[in-house]
Amino acid sequence: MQDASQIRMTTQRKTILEELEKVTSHPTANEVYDMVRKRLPRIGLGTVYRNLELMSESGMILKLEVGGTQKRFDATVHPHYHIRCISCGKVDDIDIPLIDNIDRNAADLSQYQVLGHHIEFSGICEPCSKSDEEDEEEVLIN
Amino acid sequence: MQDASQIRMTTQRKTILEELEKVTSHPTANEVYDMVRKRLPRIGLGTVYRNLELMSESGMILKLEVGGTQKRFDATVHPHYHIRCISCGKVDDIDIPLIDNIDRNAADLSQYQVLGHHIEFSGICEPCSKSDEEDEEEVLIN
DNA sequence: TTATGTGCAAAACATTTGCAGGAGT
DNA sequence: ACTCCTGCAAATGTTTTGCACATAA
Repeated sequence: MQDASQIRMTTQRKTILEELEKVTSHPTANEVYDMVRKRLPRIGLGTVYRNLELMSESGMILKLEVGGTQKRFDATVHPHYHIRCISCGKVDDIDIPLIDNIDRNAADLSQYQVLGHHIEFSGICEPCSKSDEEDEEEVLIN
Repeated sequence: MQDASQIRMTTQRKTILEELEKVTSHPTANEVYDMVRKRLPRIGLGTVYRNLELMSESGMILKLEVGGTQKRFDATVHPHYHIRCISCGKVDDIDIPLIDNIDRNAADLSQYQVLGHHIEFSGICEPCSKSDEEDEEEVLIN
């Protein structure tokens, strides 16, 4: 892991971190880019990617390797689980207690040095389940 | 979900499924392509992608949305958990018992209609932990 | 002052898609 | 026959990278 104390606090990095702390929505790199660009219109997408990567390596933020096509980022660094809507791709926190004995369990059953685990629930979020009902109506109408 | 009985059994699909059943390594689409190409040299990568997608929608195979940049595929369709090597990206099965009460737990704590969950352990596989030691030696030598 | 970081653009990857011809049922 | 499927190639979407210039410490 990167040593956070060696990372220069540039305007770009500070802004990315501040914007990420403002939201609970686990934005993608491109969404972070859009948020940050309102304050720093000349920032490059490459800079956003480089910094999200660097900050996640140093433990300042969390990189979520959830399902879907894009990585997502989270300023909440303490371990917690997530739920993803299979319809719209949105990711929310799920605050159930951590299962703390399971890593040892996995270590006993594998040849791996186990470092941790992540649970991803999948489901349908409320807005999507409503628009699904509308879709069904549309089907009936047509 | 697609109805499996309506899917035509083409040579390409049969071969993809057979090759996937031969291995336990959770190959990526490109790895499946390489495996199948030995038997069907003219198959296209697009066909492999289309069929892996179709077969996972119909429940014939499992699409693993694990960490890393690529999706992985598994002919073992019963629910089970996985462990991924953060060094080489390899994915193995972990045969710990399923946690069957946790979905209700998540449903109570969220606005989602919960459909299921997946646990992904992360760790370092045995071959990688050995080559890491070699790397450390190299650092000392240089 | 100097190692690091940035903006920009191009490259690299992973995946999807349009289309004309081919094959399963 | 009549769909559905395939190979091919081009397009799309995401992430990484090379380089000349800028800037935090």
